[in-house]
Amino acid sequence: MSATIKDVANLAGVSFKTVSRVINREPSVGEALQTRVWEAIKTLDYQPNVSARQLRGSGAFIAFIYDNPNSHYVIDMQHGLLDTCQEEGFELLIHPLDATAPDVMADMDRLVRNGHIAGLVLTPPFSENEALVGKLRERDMAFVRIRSGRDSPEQDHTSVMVDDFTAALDITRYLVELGHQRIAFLGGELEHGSSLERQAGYLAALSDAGIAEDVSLILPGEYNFDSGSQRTQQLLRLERPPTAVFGANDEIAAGALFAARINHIAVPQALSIAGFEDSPFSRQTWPKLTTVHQPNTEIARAAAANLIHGIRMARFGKSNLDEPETLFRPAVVVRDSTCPVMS
Amino acid sequence: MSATIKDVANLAGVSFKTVSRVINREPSVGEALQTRVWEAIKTLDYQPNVSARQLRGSGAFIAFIYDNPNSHYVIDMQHGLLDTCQEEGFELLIHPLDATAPDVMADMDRLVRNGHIAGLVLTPPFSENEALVGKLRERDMAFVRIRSGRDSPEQDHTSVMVDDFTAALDITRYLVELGHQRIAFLGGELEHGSSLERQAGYLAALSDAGIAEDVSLILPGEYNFDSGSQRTQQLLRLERPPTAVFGANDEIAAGALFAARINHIAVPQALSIAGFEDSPFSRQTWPKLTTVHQPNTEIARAAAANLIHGIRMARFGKSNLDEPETLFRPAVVVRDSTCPVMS
DNA sequence: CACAAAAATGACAACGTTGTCATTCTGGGG
DNA sequence: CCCCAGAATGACAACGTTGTCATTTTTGTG
Repeated sequence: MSATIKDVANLAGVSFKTVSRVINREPSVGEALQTRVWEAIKTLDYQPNVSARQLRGSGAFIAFIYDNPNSHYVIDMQHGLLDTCQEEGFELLIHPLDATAPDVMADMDRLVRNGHIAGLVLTPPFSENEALVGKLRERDMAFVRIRSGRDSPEQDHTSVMVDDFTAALDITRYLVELGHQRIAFLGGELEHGSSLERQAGYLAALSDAGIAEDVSLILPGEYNFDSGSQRTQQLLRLERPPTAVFGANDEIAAGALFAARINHIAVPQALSIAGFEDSPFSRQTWPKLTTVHQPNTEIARAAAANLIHGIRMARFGKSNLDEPETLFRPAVVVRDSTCPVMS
Repeated sequence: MSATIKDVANLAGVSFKTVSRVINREPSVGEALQTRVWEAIKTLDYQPNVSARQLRGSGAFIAFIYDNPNSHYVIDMQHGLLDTCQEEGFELLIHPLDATAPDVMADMDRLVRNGHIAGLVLTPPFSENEALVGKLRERDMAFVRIRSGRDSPEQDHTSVMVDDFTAALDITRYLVELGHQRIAFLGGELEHGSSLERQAGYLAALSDAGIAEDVSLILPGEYNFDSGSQRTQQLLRLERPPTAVFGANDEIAAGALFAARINHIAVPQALSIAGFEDSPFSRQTWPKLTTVHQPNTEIARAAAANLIHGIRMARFGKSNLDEPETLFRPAVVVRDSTCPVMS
């Protein structure tokens, strides 16, 4: 069996409470003792029992809350969170939740009350639900939100922002530089901040280039393959169809690719298609998708670091973590689904 | 603060130990009491404290061990496990591990010794690592293996089998029925039992149909897109190329599709392509992939049920779970990437 | 109907840690 | 040299649950 705090205490010749103090870096332990205790800890390869600390103490679990059908997104996030949690001595609990269920709040409440959970990692749409965030604040629950935004409020570690606006601007600008004037935008669900930001970036790039906005080319919809495919078919029936399509995520873009294919439209020669996110499958389509790389694993790592930082600040007034990153800007990745306009 | 087991006991008018028994589905509680207790639990919205259970008990955590780059597979498994764990009152811990690391065993050891873990869910390649399984048996660690196999040893709840052999046989037979005689097989890693089984099924179907095995059409490789693509290019350079390709998973098949495309080979007219697994992206290729549907979420649910069944049998000598399913046979899903041979 | 065996229920300790408070040291001022 | 304040250390309860074993109730048998 694994060594306990008492084994360490015996070996160091002190009371187990003193060991507890050393582990928790409480200020009132003499230096000589500290050294003895750390040595004993090392000798026995002692690791504090998470559950026991949890029980009496204030929590060592972090819950990952999501409602997202995109496996790649979830897995990448999860792996990033797992990385940081493991380094910092927290355990990760996975909590997929139905964002549309009437009792989301109750569900969340139960989570918070129940398990001595130290903090929550919220992804969209939860991270954009202000009512929910308000409730969490009221309950003094630590959390971090991963969401869309252009900059991060100073000293606020409760949000990790992804600059969808600038990324969308960048990729749209890239299409403009290829000579495209009629560029369609296929958005995601309107409730998603990310879709709004991406659309805003798209519009900003057009406006920068002096291209007038054409409402027939801006179609709202859903973040999935079928929605992308249907809307692209609709675009292709237009009197003056677009020469480029920017899908607000890779699935939409893959749908666009599919629609072009069944309509015998050559991609990219007759229609350039760009995506957003750089999912693995953007490299497995034909042609391979030009897209914007969103570093989900790193974003998640940073989110966990921010959360843990916040938890430590609240508990001890200080944190041993460096100020973690809070703003990410996805970068354009050019592949084969885009080319200069031919006309 | 959240209700505790004692609050529930008071409300139901029983000892708190009885409530504990009810929560843990121990077999020896009278029906009347069970009902009373469940009602009280519901009334108070009681949630057991995970840490406390963990501390004293023999573990309420189940660890999901995997090393698999396929997000869809992992997520589907995870959701299935989560379902059953939640129903049965266990928490799921996610443990991606590097199967090729030299210290896998040590890693596993730490998990088992340290964390009061009740059981392990092993997916390939861990589930096929007999040395590891032996070690776990030695340590009396409960586990369930999800793996490839044609039937399940009777009364053994430590394996959930997926009948890759018969599924591969079915889909190969389907290709044969379409008139294909030259059918290539693109396998996965040789260490994976699933690849061997799928190849065996493929060979059995050929043999049933009286088609001679052609070694130039059977190419070992990896379970990924690039490997599928490269091998297909190789096949297309053959003097007598195949009229159909069976990829041992959907990624390989997607790679085959890609290779056909860049070589201007029409799919399915000039080349039929079949996959295996029915990942979401098999519906997002063009043409959509004919494949074999592997019900990963259900398999995972069954695996968790079997594991928990085993844990309860070991703890209490019986289990309230019905004998869970232990054998799954994936079924052919015909889509657009296959058609009768034209020649 | 008596009695044993089995099933159901309960009382209480124990898990490994942190919080609280008590006790023991140390050093400086009188 | 004594006393006291403050720092360092320790003893012990408490957290919410499950394991163990004792006790009560039910069931089955002759």
